[in-house]
Amino acid sequence: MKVSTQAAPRVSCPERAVLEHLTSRWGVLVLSALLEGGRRFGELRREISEVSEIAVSEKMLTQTLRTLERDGFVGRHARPVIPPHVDYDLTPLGEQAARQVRALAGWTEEHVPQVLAAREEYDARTPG
Amino acid sequence: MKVSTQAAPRVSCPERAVLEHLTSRWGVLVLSALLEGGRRFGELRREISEVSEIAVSEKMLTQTLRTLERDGFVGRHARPVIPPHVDYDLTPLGEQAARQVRALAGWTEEHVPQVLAAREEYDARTPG
DNA sequence: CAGGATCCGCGCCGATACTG
DNA sequence: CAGTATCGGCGCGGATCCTG
Repeated sequence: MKVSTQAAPRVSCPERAVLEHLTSRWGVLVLSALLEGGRRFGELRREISEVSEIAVSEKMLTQTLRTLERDGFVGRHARPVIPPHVDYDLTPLGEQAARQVRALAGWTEEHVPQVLAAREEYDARTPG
Repeated sequence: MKVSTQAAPRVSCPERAVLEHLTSRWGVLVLSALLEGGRRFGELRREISEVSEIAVSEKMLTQTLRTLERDGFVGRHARPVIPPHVDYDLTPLGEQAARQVRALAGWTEEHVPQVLAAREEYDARTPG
């Protein structure tokens, strides 16, 4: 049993930790998806796995959502029915954050070709 | 001996890899520093260690700079003198990237207090 | 001064099994 | 359906030593 669930690995300052949560592998995708509206756990999982071409494990999705919820970016709404329904959405703070993240992710996506070209040029020049 | 220097750990798609480079612990600080002008290796090291309150090892700074250089974000200019002088600066592409990263990092920094407050509220409500 | 090489511990994250 | 618990590999990154 661990004392702390998600304490401080190597990230000491809180700013770095928050940035890490926002730009984490699944964090980016979760925020992006939720920017288009609230989603249920399963929907989120399927949608993300579809976009990223790689399946997100339940564990990681849960962990990501918990972290973002704790930071105040994501709201969790469980409805006590059988079977369980849990909806997630962005808080006002989370929506601001998601837009920033989207801006960076969007820019990155657009410029991937340039980066790839730069790498080829670098690799062609460096070993020789 | 490793075959690949910095190949693909778990990041398959290139977009994720680039995002990882840009938002990596030291990547953010390097881009931020270089946004204010070119710097030498040692200056960069001292400046970053000062801002982050945690020293960056030579290894990690080198690795970060190499990765960003290969991606076409950072320019490296070595002058063949004794002792060696190496200047780093942002390429036009890197400057665009750095501004996106700064926007996100700046937003994060400003809202850290709100996040901390959200965490306290979460922690107070969750165990009970 | 700038960095290459190597060792190695710690924590991330995927896989698997189980529950309300 | 939406999680929780546990185990284990492996890669990130810090420490240290060495070089042009």
